[in-house]
Amino acid sequence: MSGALGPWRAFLVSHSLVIELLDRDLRTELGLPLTWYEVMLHLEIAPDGHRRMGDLADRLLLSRSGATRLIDRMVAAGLVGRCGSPGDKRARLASLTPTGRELFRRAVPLHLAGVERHFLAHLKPNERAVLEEALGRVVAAAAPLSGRATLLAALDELRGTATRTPERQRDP
Amino acid sequence: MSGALGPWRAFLVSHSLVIELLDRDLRTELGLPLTWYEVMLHLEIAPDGHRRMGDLADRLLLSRSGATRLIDRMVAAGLVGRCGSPGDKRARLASLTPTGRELFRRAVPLHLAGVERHFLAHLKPNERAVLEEALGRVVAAAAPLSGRATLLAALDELRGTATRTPERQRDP
DNA sequence: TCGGGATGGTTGCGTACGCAACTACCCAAG
DNA sequence: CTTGGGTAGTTGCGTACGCAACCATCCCGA
Repeated sequence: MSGALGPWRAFLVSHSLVIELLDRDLRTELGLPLTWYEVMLHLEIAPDGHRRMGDLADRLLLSRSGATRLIDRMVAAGLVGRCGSPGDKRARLASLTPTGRELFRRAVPLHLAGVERHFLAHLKPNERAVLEEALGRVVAAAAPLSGRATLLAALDELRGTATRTPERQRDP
Repeated sequence: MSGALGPWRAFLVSHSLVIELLDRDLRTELGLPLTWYEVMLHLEIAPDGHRRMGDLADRLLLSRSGATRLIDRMVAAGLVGRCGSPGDKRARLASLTPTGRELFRRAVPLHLAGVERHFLAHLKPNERAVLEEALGRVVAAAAPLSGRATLLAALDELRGTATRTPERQRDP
């Protein structure tokens, strides 16, 4: 029972504050909730531009019902389309509409600037490395307990991606 | 536009996972949501055992209305009492009931063990220091933009506290 | 002492999420 | 086949939160 909760409290509070700021920025500039940005990111970096609902839920750290209704809203807003999967008739594939892709294209630089300004700018290079590695271990330990199958693989896919809008699309 | 989002993604995912685990532990053991634990913590470490609603909202990183209704639920559960402030008739003071204090006393070791197991255990000593300092800078930069007056002071109060249940109460 | 702006808190309303139950579908064993 | 257990997704229901409007109180300046 070591008593040094300092790192933990800093972790808690910084997360809450930064998320709040990023969401506010994206909303006021583009009317876009941070959650929606995350969805678009995971759809955009998908090899074929679409993902199954459960896959999305895992990557977004959401329940399946949560993912369903989140996508519902984005479909209603015209940003996402949803169609059945050819192979598995149970699965449904979500993908960005042209409108959604265009909005995402505009959102990326804004969001990256926000992450830079509100988070990364305050970390020295070696601190960034420490955070990535140490928190990576935390994730590796927690992920199995969380029953999310594809989570660790999903993180790897995000390693170098999302730093610029990928124009290239794997030939479909 | 530096492109290294690795630390940021690790930060996001680790937070979500660890919070989920801590909440699950506390719920299954004591039927206690993590949010309620946070409330009790901030009430317990208050100099006179009570806090004004707005003060609580700032410390919990909640909106005023959110704090009001959170306390509503805890009052209904018999864990918190709420009474008017002698000095300022607008203010209301929330404080733990004996039941609440007893439940908190049982929750503390559980929660601390959880933080240790799911978070701190994966950080080397020097990494803990880096996290606390670097994320502390993030908080210091974000707090003013967030319109929460007493936040930074509140964090300082938590620096060494909460490592054990404080039996001692400042003479009231 | 008497406005009038600021502050503290609660309430109406809308949004967002999780759990459990349900339907539809897949697949393997017999 | 066909039958049964497992999987993918959605829906009903309850919970939790933020914003804006609101009332009560405080406090400062004329």
